[in-house]
Amino acid sequence: MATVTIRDVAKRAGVGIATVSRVLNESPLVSDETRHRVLAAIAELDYSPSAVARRLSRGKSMAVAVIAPFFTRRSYVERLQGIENVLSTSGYDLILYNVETVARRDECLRAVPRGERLDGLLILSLTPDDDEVRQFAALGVPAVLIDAYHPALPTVQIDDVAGTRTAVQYLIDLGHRRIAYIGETLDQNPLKFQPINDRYQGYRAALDEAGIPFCPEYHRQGKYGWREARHMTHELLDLPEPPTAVFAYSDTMAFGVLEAAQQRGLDVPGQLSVIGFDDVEIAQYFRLTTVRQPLHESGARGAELLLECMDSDDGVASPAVGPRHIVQPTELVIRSTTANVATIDLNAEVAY
Amino acid sequence: MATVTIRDVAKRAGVGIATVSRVLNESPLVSDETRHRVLAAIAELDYSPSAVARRLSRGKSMAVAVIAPFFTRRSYVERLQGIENVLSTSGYDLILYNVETVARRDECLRAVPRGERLDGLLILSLTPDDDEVRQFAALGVPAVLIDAYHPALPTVQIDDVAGTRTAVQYLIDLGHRRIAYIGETLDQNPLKFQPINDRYQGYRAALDEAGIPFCPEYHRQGKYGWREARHMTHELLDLPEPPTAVFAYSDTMAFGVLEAAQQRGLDVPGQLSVIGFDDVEIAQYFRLTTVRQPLHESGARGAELLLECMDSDDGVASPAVGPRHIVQPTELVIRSTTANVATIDLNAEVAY
DNA sequence: TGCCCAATTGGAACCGGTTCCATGCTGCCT
DNA sequence: AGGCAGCATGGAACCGGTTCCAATTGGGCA
Repeated sequence: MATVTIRDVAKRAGVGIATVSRVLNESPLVSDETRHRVLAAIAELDYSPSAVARRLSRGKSMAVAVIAPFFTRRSYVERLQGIENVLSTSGYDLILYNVETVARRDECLRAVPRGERLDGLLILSLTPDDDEVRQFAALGVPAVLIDAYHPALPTVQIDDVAGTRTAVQYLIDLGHRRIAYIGETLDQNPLKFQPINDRYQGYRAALDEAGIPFCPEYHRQGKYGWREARHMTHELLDLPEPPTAVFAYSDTMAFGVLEAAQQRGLDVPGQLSVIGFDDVEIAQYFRLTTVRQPLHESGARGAELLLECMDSDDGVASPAVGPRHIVQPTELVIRSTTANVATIDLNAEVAY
Repeated sequence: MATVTIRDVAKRAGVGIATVSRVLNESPLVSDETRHRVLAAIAELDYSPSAVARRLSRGKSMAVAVIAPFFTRRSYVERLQGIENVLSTSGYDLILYNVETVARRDECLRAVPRGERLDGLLILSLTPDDDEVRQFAALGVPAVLIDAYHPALPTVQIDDVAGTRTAVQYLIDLGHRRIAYIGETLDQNPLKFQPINDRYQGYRAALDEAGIPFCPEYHRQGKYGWREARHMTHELLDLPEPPTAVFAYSDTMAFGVLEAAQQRGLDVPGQLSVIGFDDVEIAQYFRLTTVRQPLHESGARGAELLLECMDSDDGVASPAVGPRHIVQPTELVIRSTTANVATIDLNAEVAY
């Protein structure tokens, strides 16, 4: 119970505290004989050094904070896994901060890096403003952004515009002209997720390039979640001229689209094509055509980048080259929820 | 950049460091006038106290470690969310340790509580042995178990045996006699998850009670995951006398059962009844009949219990009453994957 | 044999807070 | 007017490590 300290060990081994410290830190400046005596004393006393004290005197805390919005969403869980995998082999602890509101976002971005309790910051999908970035620098805390961008910070991203454009382009190539977009609310995007804008832009761009006029009715936005997506899909299908294809902002929302189609006895992909985004693990189950982004790897790369920054003590990786901006590739994974537009799609026989 | 310390603030405000500390800790022993001067100095210098130093001198680290196996599985994510919700309002940091191997399990359970970097331990699904529990006590680190049991520690659990028995009982009541069990491997259960044994026992118990002989062929075990479950289901359906109902160890595995059925054009629940376990969020999507356990709440309750333990400085909640063992209720949620056993089930027409 | 250098080692300062204890001061009571 | 209580405050020790620096010792070389 009474905590045994380095001084107890020193006394027991009949050496000075500095020597014990050397043994603990595997300094070569200790004779074998002394080392063994110290190790014996450590074993006998069942001593383990206080990480806190070590942190204070070393000025390093051996911990990394991960700030993630809605970490329960599948895409974040997979990224988190990538981060954890890298961190767990590096000796750094992973401190998790979940963000679901703007207030909490501000609190995390401002308060968390203070107090020198962490050596690095990994931020998912949230974009710090210039003030906050300045503060990171002032505090000497290296930060890496995943799925977000800031010119002064290393980032790991994908090209959401291009990924979406490719997907919608594919639908167009299949002959679709009435293509809907179901996404998270664009207008009120309190946490300012960049993909919300970018994917919508990619959709518009693909339409433009093909000379297909944008139809506001086909653009639906609502809360994240399959239930909401299902609801929006029903609205879409109630239109006098319903779409023949739907691009969904995320796989999760695509599942809602699939369910709505099923509820109406619409054949997918015969009567409705559906594309998602992310390629989360269960997308394969649904045979969902989707835009794959390397979720797990984005987390891993981000964590690696951060480790680099923390090693180079200037706090910025790749000296004098400025922060690295990594753009990972996306890939259209074609499964079974997309097909050529039906030539005759009016005699939709209701199965149930 | 140069870190500003409490001494800088003291100098700036023209007071002693003790006074600054008092202001920081909202001690009433400071005059209003002095307090304001100090606060002004803090603001001017943009000072923020070092959490590490505070931890060292106070002996509290304001952090809780959460040790979770396979934290990416949906059931753990939901529990984690419950934990996070409670912890984030309490001022404690959440340090996440993911466990996927026995080696890592041992490392986490032994090394993590050392080093006084945390005030409490929340362990999911892993059962520490007596030595480890003794060490927690010796180190003065309160620990709470979620989805696991140890007599000396507070625990939050469900009754897996009863939950499963109720589910299988329900299948029996529907007239099923050929009831299969698809689960995680019983024999090699390296992390010793208790539900793996308990749910199987519940299955056997329900069979016994109804006087239905256990058929080893109907008991399939394999790795966790819907792909593996799908495979096992196909084996089951290839039997000369295939089961008419399947109890799956988890919802995720139940999804694999559903897929196998779909691949064969078997109508669920017309020709095959399926029950899962957990009631993860997406189970509703599949209209899966399942045994609901309060995942989110189990995390929240566990975290609350831990906070109680940490407050009462003897490290054990509810003084002199011994550790609390909370058993949360399970509930059979009947949706659309279960039905009366088909009276004629041989002319299964293959749809595709 | 004497000297210098390298290898070991111990002491003490330091990291940045908290807190015990002593001190100065004011004000009230007798 | 003297004394004491009590508030407000500053100094210094302390938490448990790391690390600089000085000291001791032994061996090699001139």
